[in-house]
Amino acid sequence: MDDTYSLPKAYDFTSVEARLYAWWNDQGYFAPQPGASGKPYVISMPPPNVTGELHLGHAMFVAMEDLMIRHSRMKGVPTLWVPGTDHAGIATQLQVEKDLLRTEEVTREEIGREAFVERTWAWKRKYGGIITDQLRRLGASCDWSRERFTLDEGLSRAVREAFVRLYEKGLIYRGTYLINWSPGLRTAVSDLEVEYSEEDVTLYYFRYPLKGSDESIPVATARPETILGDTAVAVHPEDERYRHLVGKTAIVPILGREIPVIADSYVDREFGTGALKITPGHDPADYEIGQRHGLPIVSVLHRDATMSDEAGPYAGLDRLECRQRMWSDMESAGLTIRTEPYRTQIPRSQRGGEIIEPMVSTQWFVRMKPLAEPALAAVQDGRLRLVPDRFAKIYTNWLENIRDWCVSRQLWWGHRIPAWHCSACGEITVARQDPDRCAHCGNTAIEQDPDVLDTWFSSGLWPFSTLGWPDDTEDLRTFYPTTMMETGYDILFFWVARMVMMGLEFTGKLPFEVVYLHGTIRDKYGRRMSKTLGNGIDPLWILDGAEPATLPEYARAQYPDGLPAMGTDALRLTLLTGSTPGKDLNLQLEAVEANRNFANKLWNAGRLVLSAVERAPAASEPVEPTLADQWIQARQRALLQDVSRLFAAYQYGEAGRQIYEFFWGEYADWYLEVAKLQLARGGGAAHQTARIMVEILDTCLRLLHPYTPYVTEELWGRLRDACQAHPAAFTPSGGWGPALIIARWPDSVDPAAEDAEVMRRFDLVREIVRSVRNARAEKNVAPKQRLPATIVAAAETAWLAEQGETLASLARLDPDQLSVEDKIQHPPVEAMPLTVGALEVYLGLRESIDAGAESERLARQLEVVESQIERLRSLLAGPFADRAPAGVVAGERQRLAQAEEEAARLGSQLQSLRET
RNA sequence: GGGCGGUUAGCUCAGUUGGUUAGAGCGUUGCGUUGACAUCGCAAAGGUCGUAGGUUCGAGUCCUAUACCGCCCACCA
Repeated sequence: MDDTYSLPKAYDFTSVEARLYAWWNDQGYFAPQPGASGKPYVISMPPPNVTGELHLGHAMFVAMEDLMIRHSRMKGVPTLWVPGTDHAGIATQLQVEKDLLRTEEVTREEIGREAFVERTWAWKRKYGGIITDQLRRLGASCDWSRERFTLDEGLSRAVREAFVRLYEKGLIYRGTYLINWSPGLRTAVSDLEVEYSEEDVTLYYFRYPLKGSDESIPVATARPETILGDTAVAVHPEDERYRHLVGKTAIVPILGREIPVIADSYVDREFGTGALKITPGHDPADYEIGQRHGLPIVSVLHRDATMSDEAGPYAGLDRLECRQRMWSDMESAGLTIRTEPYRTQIPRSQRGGEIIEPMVSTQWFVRMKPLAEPALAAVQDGRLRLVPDRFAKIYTNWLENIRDWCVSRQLWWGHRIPAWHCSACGEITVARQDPDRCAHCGNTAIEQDPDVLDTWFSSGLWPFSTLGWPDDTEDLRTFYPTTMMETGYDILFFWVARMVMMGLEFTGKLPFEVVYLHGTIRDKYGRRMSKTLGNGIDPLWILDGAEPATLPEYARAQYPDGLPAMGTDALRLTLLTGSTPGKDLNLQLEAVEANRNFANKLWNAGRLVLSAVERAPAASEPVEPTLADQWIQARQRALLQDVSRLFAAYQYGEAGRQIYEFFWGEYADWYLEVAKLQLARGGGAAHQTARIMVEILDTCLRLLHPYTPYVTEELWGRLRDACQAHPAAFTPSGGWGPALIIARWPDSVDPAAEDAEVMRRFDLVREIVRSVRNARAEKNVAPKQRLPATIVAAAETAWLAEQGETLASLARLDPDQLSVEDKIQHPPVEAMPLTVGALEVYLGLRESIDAGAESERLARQLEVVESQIERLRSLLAGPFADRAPAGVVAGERQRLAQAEEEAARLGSQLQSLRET
């Protein structure tokens, strides 16, 4: 064996990834395969925003979905993954506005709507491709010929169709209500886009003066500026303190406006002063009370959150400044009581974090209850499955309490609402085609509503709009409904629930069968990755490496010389095997390194197998499979069963970990080591060994392909070529083909009858080897030194005698001084006795044994075994024996027998040691 | 206020239906460079599975309570 290996010693992913991706794509493997038949497997990719920043969340969904897609494709099922991008209204508009301000120092208002939208399209054309290129780098095997963008003509048509249908059904309405207003963005946002953060504020206590009375009502508020918009003071109807005041008139401080004192049982008598000021124009609870009592609404805020004319002397001030001024003016007027620190929930914008102001405004809404009901039923009766299923409860809870969805946004970037206002009759015309006159009065003085739709409105149509809906296209008929919706649990309400509702409404079908929710990727300390924290890890750093300066503090401490490039496979394997469904993942860069090492291990095992194939003799006389051969095949059968079961249960991470362990811990560490010996025998033995090496490696590559597509494809091609070049044309049971990406997925097979016995025997071999290695390490025996040994094997002698060469090689024993006996008269002098289950191994050490130390070691071992015996005896003496299943009891009996035998051997070894 | 998740080795985490001695990666310790791989090999140390009860022949796994951490939902000013 002195010829050289043609492959480099280390796997170099940089020379592989781009080439293979382009090749797969060019070969058309990403599109549904022409030969495939059966029910298609389809995933709609969650469209990333065109804002173009790749983050680990993208890497996560690509890894998960590509795994599912590649697995399905290998199963021979027609498989389609539809990619695309989202226009992401607010996010993109903000980016372009910022860019505009920076480069040309103009605002969007200054350049006007048309120019701004054009500018945003240009921006999208320029940057929209970046994100898809990065998805390609992650190995996403999606069908790019079907790529879509939410503002495409086709999808825009779908949006308009959906809007019109809902409007015609009365499920979309326009109205004036209290909504969440984002003053900085100058747009309404939905309830979901508001996040509440607990903050320290001040609670202000003051007196509400009453008209024609010296009495006043004490009231507490966190927002004194809203006093200006009060239209009532409310008390609890049964509150003795205030009951007599109900029906009286209160005077709004500073403004002197007269408002009623009302009774409403919403008021909590225990809280604050037990009296509540009512500002229907700026507080959701007050709004509802106002509705109940028919109170007028006073809006004291402008759209930019400065005070309106209703604020009288404070008009034009910012609300926070107004708060201060107002309070000090009230102090001067003697109306204040006191202030105290207070902790409460402040509504903030999900995007940007500014304070959201509840305001009354005219907006478009989707009536949700009728849409929610069928979506709710689908999960409750099990037609739609959520993984992990605990999310079903969260989903249900949300849908049961759903409120109408404010879908209009005062933005420019997005789907313009297809509604036209007539200036003649004031009516609204909603139409699929742009109308040229009012549908009600025929007047041509109509103008389109300036608002655009919430980005999530178009996202809700994604699974079918991307396939051609509302047209009855071939794709829609073939690939809809889709199969799997894989996404982060953080957008369960934003996206998943809305797709379910819209899908049922517009297509009458559930848009997918299963929702698989993955977790959030966090830093190694479990913190959310964020720009402000500066703890984010860019996936591209992991793929390509990164200079120390670009890394966050904690990563730089760990990698002072910078992060090494580790490749796509390493990142994907980390994300896939490091996570369980629905759970957040704290990303450790060391884990990525470990997985890069795994790819390298694969590569090198591949090199060994390749060389074995290259050198394998052409077929000769048939040879019996060895114990190791049988063992690795038995183990593989067990693995295939487990993997099959785990995939069926969506336990992709656990499946990956098991394949990893099998490949490294069993195939590479044990089988390949034995295989080297068998290869050295030459002839039929070498031939057969090479064949089995190929068979198992081939299976591993297939199983691993969805996890680490690049290294597996690269190796598999080389393996195939080498095997086909061999005179015997080694062929794995799955057969060869043009590419691993379309090779057959290994099916689960039943274990053979003798598998259990084979595994037991080889496990015993491994135990013997480990014991000897352990003893050698303990005694500091030079690695090269071959030791004599006698194995006393009783019942196991017959088959174990055949393992001499294997044992000798793995445990570095001297094959010429190795014997396997069924019993022994006198233990060899100067031999170290080892007990391996029911076996004894006498290991000949050149140096004489330190009897004292040996006795101690044996005594310690004996102690462990004896305590085990004691435990087992009492267990078997108790009710266990007749209550537990027979098989389990028998197992424990056998264990006890073994332990007793082992104790006996240890005892006699101790005895003889003391005698010498 | 309601709901959910977590608590397992120094760190980050697995552990599928209850059943031998609870696993992995990283880290730690010792040994090792001739043929797959130092991105490696061999060996070792390290765990009362948050706490308290309960069910069971048997509990990391099921039930109840509880502590701490995190998340989601919710109109107490």
